[in-house]
Amino acid sequence: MGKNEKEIFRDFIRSTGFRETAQRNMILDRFLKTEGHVSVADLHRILNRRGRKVGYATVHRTMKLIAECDLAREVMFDDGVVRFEHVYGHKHHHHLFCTRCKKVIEFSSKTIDEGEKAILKRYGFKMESHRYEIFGLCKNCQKIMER
Amino acid sequence: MGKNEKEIFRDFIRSTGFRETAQRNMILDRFLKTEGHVSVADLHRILNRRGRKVGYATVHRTMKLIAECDLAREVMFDDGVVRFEHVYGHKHHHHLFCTRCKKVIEFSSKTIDEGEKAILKRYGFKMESHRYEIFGLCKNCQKIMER
DNA sequence: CTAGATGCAAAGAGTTTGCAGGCGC
DNA sequence: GCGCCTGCAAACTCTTTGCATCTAG
Repeated sequence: MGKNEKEIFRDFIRSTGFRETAQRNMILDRFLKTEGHVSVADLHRILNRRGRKVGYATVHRTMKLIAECDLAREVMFDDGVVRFEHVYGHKHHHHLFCTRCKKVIEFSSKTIDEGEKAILKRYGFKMESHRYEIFGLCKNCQKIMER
Repeated sequence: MGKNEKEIFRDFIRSTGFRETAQRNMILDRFLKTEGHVSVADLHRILNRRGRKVGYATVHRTMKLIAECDLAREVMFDDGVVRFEHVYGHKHHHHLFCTRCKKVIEFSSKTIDEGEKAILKRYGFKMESHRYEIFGLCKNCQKIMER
């Protein structure tokens, strides 16, 4: 599984005349090992904490490449920070975002997809991408707040 | 209609011990006259173009106040710029965002609302707010791209 | 060898804040 | 007159770029 994603990246790199480097591999490796949504700063911190010396700019540029070959997607929540989420092997989904514990729950819904299709038709709109984010309290945090 | 919003703002200002000033009134006035989604920079530009000399910081701080008394809501699209949209007297809605001409179309859908309700129930999630944004090409821009 | 990659530092772009001088109340 | 408000400029935060140096191929 992890192997496939690395192959995709390697093929992408080669096909475009770019080069395979230790940094790029390290960054991809680490991204693949993360869960959820990471920012450039997150990844940069994680890598350097582990003794991998990689520049912030390199992480930034590499994540752009990883997004370009569809292994990651850029998402932006309300804080204005770009984060990357996994795409490969992940069904398309939307997000429930707990405002208290910051947990992100992914969801998808057939009903919503149908409603979306109807909207696109109504406005003659051609979708390129979309995002649906629900902010609020997760089950656990509701309990905590009730106390 | 416009009068009510001004009253709400005035009451809010007074109730908090803040002060009513020419700038604050000008900024609220202009915001109420705009359509769609405006950033602080937009409003600042519009006001100064009309000979109203208001500082950027004042626009910023006043819009925060206007949002605080629920006359506006902050929204952030993928470009990372905070924009304010009208809340008062507006039905809740979501957005179609044309990536070419930057037009924003508001929509709402009963089907989507139902799907959402089901999701909230499934995860036991208590919603505080939500946003649904679809990015792509509007009808008009599709035609232009086809040429 | 040589074009592309890296890492630093600096530039951008937007948002937010500190503070001296102004002004509601 | 007191204390909040304003406007400027500067500080911040995060993203993006220029460039000298390094390196994969």
